[in-house]
Amino acid sequence: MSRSPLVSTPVPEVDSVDEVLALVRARGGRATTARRLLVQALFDHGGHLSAEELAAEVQATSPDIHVSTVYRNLEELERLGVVTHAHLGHGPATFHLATRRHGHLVCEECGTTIEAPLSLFESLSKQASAKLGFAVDPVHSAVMGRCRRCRTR
Amino acid sequence: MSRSPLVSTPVPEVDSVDEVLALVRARGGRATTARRLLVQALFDHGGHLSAEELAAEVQATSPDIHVSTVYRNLEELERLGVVTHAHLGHGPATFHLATRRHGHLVCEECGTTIEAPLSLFESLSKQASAKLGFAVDPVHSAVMGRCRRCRTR
DNA sequence: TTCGATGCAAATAGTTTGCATTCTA
DNA sequence: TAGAATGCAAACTATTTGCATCGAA
Repeated sequence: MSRSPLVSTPVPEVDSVDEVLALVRARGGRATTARRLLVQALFDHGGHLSAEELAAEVQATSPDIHVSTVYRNLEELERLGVVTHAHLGHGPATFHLATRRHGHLVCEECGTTIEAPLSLFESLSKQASAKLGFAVDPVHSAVMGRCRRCRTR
Repeated sequence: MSRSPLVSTPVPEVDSVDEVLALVRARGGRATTARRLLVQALFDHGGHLSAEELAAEVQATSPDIHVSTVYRNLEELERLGVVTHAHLGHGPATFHLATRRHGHLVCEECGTTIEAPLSLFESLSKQASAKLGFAVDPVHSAVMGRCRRCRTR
């Protein structure tokens, strides 16, 4: 039995801000205010926050933390495997904790993002792997379409 | 039997540059040099060309056709249903003729785009529709992952 | 000869980078 | 106090828009 592409990326077990910061320190990094607030924001809001929105969140407490700092920290947290981003069609990338693994369905009409359980991607993953040798990563993906409300409207 | 979301968008039957331009004229539009060259480029290269690349293509013949003109024309052709675009992760959007309907698999590592037959998306479409009321549009979607070469490398 | 289309420049959104300064460990 | 991280400004990429001019019908 081969390893499923659905579980190909091992995600560190982190359930709290402090655990993430411990991970950061273990790598030689430092626990700064910006870092702590960013991680807190990621824990507070489940997902689908853009860098800009996360910056706003963080700035509510610490007004002069810059967006570029948020970007740099998100990059770092992604390297640590704590954070994941997804590109959702037109708009900016969105970020969430890597533990909250799900796919993304994005409505072309109203822009709403729906979290999709990974099970929806199973058949696609199997076929893509078998026929094309391609290992699907549903977490980074955005599947466009039309949401229920916009369909019936 | 309900209408499948996979065939929800009717695509005009256009097999040549002139047919597209006729469509444009029928709508009160004009057959300009820029338009003709752009449509030609779309017919020549199957797909996955960004606006920038299409501009370069067109500029090989007519050097001072501007990118903004290409964007405006792509928008217009999309309104006519002749052209489709897809967002492929990080990079720019890519455009192709709407008759060439396919999904997109994008390698996160090397950036290669693979055309995927719509059949791969059938199970995902059915489940998304049944469970979430969401009509998947595989043509506009990019599914991220890892291609065969990068996996085995 | 009209009005749709173009060229150009400038605006915009999202993201990245260089550099001097600050602050954690 | 060394070096990691930050703030700020500026660069960069992809795309859109305003406006005067041009050209297809």
